[in-house]
Amino acid sequence: MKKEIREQIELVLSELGFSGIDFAIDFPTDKNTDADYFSNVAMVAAKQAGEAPRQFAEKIVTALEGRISQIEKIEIAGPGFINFYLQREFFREKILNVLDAKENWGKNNSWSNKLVIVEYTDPNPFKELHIGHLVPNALGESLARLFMMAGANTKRVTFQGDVGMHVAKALYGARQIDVQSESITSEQLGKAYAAGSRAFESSEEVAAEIKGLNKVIYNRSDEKLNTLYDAGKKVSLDYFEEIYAVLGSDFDHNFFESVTGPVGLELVQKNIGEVFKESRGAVIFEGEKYGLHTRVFVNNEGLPTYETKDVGLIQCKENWSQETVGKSFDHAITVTGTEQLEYFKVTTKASELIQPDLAGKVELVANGMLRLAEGKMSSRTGDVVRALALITDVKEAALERMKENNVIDSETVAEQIAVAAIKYSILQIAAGKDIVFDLKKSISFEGDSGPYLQYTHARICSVLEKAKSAGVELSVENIPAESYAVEKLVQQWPEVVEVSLKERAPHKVVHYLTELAGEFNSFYAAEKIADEDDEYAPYKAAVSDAVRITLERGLWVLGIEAPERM
RNA sequence: GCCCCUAUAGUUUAAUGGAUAAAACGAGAGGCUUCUAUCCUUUUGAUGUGGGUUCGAUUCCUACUAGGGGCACCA
Repeated sequence: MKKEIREQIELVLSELGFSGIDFAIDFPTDKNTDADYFSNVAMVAAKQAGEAPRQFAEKIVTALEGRISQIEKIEIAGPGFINFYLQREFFREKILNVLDAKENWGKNNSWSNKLVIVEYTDPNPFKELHIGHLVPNALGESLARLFMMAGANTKRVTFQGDVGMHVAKALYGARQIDVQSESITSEQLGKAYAAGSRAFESSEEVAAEIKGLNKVIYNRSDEKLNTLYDAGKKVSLDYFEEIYAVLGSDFDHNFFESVTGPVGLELVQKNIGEVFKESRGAVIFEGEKYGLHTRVFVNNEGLPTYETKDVGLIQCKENWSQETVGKSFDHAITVTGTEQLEYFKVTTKASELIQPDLAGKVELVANGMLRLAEGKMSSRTGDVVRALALITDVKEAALERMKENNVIDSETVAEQIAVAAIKYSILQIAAGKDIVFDLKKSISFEGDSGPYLQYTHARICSVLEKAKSAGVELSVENIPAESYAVEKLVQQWPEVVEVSLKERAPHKVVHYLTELAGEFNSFYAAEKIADEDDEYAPYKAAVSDAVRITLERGLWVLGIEAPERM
């Protein structure tokens, strides 16, 4: 509908002799109008027209008369907004569309036939997967699903630092606290890393020793160390898989720094002189030429730094796409912390110079840092909140809450509620902004929260069951004269999907769903649905079902399960 | 020192340059013999400071203040 209105306004503008006017058509956020769409076109164009906005709006409205189907009326309001009111029939048809579309409701084809790689979570083996990783995980998973909604062939991948100084520190620490290859656990690795980090800072000698160890790890020149390394890496990866399963992320591929490093190294070495420069025994990229800063790509030990591994990663993604899909990827998104924004500009610039055809398809989506409302976190000191521990805590609270509800398989549902609570608190905030995470609040399910959305969904499932047993059959035949407010929200879903993807803004989905759930709950409080004596009950049930489908789809986009009972 | 990001009710967050800045939590008042009260109704309360651009600024520019991040061999 938005498109139809836009087309007609553009037509009118050109007939009036105007072009290149950048105007908006959107849902009003203003509480004083119940219009379905508004446009600011008259205000934007008023200057060019040399007329007062309201006056110019009159002209547009007159010209639009009868040109857009299913428009009830058009009004001019405030400083010159043009408000569009849709016919009752439009909303009835929408409800029918939703019921027909089911799981396809809200899909579009803006990315169909495109291969999109989304890289996110990126925990490092030998380190703990802590609650900080939940942010890029939630964001990346949601972006991947938005791309799927747009018809993209979407691949989920991670990039894991299986070599590098942190590994050397962890293995040094592992030897110190006497970790055995045969019995190694993920908890031990966390402690080993903390011990190694402390040791690294304790003296120059130890630091030098750990640097030496780093090289040995790269070269795999020590049999005994290799055994410990392989065992540690496997334990880490198995542990990550366990968490991904709980979070609902199913990755297609893990890229490892041990693999992308050599690939990047070759690319960098090939371009020494033109792009990179040798300096003080290292290979650097002088970012100052481009308004950036200098970064080291190969250290004076001849080892690739993260920069080079990242350059190699782009090439590896391309190779992997060719091998598994048989074509070049169309777009690659990396979700990573805002602290890497500056860094990323440098590697992107270097990448543009040595692999221009790939660099242009790479995009960084930054996620904010998760800060605890109380206390600080650091994997360096071993003072972290493990992701799994948080999920378990929230799950306990959910189980407590569900005690009297007689839910079958309450363990599974409680876990779904826990993940919902955590993901919601992350995704409700615009991507890139830091998140203040309050442990106490995360186990409170009142108000705007993941469990609130799930609850609304479960409530609809329940009332629809009641309606069915009361003999109320869903129907859109007999409808009340006025649309329910919730009907108007339901029809916005496809446009919310489009905007959220375009702006890489899953938080818009969160806010939309929260509004939808709130509006439904008001509807629920005011209207009896499972009432066989109410002539509109079949339509109310149909509307409820449309809301249920929309909530289920919306939660899916957020990577949140929608249980039918809770 | 240089560069980047952020600043909105007591708190946590929304708002492509537009209408009386929107929610939730908290605090106050109501609502289950009636479809799941993890709910609903209602009251309360905010754009860091000073300039500028604009018919119109939370949004753009600028200075300041405060916080965070980055700046050569960590990832």
